[in-house]
Amino acid sequence: MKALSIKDIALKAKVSITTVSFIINGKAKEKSISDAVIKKVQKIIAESGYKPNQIARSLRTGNSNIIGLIVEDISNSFFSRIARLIEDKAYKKGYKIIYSSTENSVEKAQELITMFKSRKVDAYIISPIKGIEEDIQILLNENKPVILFDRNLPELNTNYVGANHFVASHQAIESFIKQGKKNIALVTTDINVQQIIERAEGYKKALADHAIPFDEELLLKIPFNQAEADTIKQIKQLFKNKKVDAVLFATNYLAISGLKVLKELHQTIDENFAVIGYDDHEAFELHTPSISTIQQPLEEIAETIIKLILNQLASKNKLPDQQIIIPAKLILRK
Amino acid sequence: MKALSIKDIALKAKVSITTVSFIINGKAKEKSISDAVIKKVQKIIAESGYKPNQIARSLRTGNSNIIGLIVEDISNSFFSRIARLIEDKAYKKGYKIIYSSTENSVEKAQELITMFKSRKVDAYIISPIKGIEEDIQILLNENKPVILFDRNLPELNTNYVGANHFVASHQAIESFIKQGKKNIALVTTDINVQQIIERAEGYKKALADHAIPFDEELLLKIPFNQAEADTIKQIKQLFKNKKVDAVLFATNYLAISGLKVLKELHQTIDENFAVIGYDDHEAFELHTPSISTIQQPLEEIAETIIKLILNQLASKNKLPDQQIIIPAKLILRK
DNA sequence: TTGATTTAGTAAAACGTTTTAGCATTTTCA
DNA sequence: TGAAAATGCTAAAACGTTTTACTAAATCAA
Repeated sequence: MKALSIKDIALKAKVSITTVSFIINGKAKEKSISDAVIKKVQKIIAESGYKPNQIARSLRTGNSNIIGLIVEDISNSFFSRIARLIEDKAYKKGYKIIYSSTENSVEKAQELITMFKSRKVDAYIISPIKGIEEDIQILLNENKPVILFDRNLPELNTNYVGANHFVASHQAIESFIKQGKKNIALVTTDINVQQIIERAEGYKKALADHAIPFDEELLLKIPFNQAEADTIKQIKQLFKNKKVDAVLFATNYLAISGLKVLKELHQTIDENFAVIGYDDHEAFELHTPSISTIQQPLEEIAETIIKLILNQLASKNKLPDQQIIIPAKLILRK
Repeated sequence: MKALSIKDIALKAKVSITTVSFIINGKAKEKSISDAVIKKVQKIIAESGYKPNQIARSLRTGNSNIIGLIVEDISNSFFSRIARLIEDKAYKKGYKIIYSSTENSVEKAQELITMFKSRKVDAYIISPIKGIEEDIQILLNENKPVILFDRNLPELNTNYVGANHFVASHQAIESFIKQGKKNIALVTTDINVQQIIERAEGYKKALADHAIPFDEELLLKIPFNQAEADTIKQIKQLFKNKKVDAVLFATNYLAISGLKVLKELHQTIDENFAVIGYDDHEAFELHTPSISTIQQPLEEIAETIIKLILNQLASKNKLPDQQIIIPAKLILRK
């Protein structure tokens, strides 16, 4: 039961392979194939259920109608939600998405790029990680469209779509200050990516703007790939050792861990203790009380990414790079 | 700057393409290529950074080292967590995963199967949906390994890995009954898949076992693809119209919506009102009070799926189908 | 009427691999 | 010693498409 090939169709229709190919690819008119032949071949294709072998097609044309999406971790709801939106939108334009997680390992990221390259994906959407600049540069040299998102690699000349993390974090801290908070902590991760750095910068700047001295010990950097139990231990230390009356968590999974700690310590979140999370999560709204959060406009980000990609793919020559910064929204809940 | 091909390597090494191919594929010894030549070619490959074109390879061999994973919705944490686990495990064995969401549309599911087929994926992992039995049967006829998970299609003779939903749901309801609950509701979805049906069966059986009459109105079926606002409205109706003292939610997203309703109604969850969710979610543990839940052993499910697939791929002849039912765990929290 | 153009289609090369069949040499061992 | 087996390697076909360059007939313009 081998799959049908274009040859079988040609044979059945008593025309050449070339003719069938032209018809399949909508070039029949242009190549002046008669209506009668077009009809006949189309009928045979429909009846037989023939589907072109995409592998052969890719080998010949060098492209695949597939867009590669590289994220940090598909099980993180921020990424899985964005992936879903991107998938939907790409799908409507006839593109498929392949995704994979880097787990913040340079090595895995490089392997993924290699794999995508050898699969001839047409374009790359990458939430990048420090250390793969060179690999991305190679893609750019080969004229493949590349869109970075969530995190930028400023030394690279390419497209970027992301939220304004500096402003968002600044705004969050200012809202704490307006509530009269003095001992404001930031719990963040130690990964060295722009988006995370910006969040810390926004924190520091807001403190400085309001003449609050920056206390090293209130900025907790959690190692990225460590077990949650250890993270919880570290956060617990922070809350026990220091007087804290407000805390901004720089990622949603850190906020989840942090909320578990607060629950364990019976530290209620009220006028005396404020919390803001980053990247919304179902748990935040549901929490008692609801947790305020910095929300990235996922829909808009996905939309923008796809638009950039499609523009690139449609145009023969390289379009100018774009750096699109979308404001994030502080959602205050109580 | 075209990519290197095996031809370039052969030229540089002054040997034939065949020889290079044998070396790349570890068949050098078997084909009695001398050590000197092997070394030389390997050196050139390493230095040049040559990577075989997977597309060409797939075209020739008919397989791809890619496993297709079809889920209902990658943004649902149950699926994204399982996808991540499967991806990890497959990756370690040299397989890549392509995933895509069906959104519970038969049409989209069929398209995905067609796409995967024309990409020559080596095996399929599918969380299926009623209406694609025929399409899957075709894959089986073509001797492609297929593992269904989460939901079974009993009319199909193939492998299945899933949790014991009937027992789990039965157990959950019994725990309500032991707490003295009498008015036990089930909030489920209207999709017609075995896993969901079993959850309802377990509910009914547990009631019957304890001589509690089944009240049609306490079983709420939410249309699958509807907006969350409507779901919330429906659940609110249930709680307002009927006296309810315990509720089992048949999926995690329904539980999330349900908890939002309870919060809105100021219905606290305490001795007088019990809740159990399905498929754990970060929000459940964090909720005040913590929400009990039926937990599927994700790690074990992923492990089992991959093991089945790899066994199939390793063996030349078709292995007997296996139906593996893994117990789900009721996690009682308070 | 004739040369140019258009119409309707096809043969064959190319994409980059894997694999079969085979060709010299050299080695083995009865 | 000589036939068989092993060693070391390669030419060419095949996978299923797309696309370039071509042919032959029909139509058109002058």
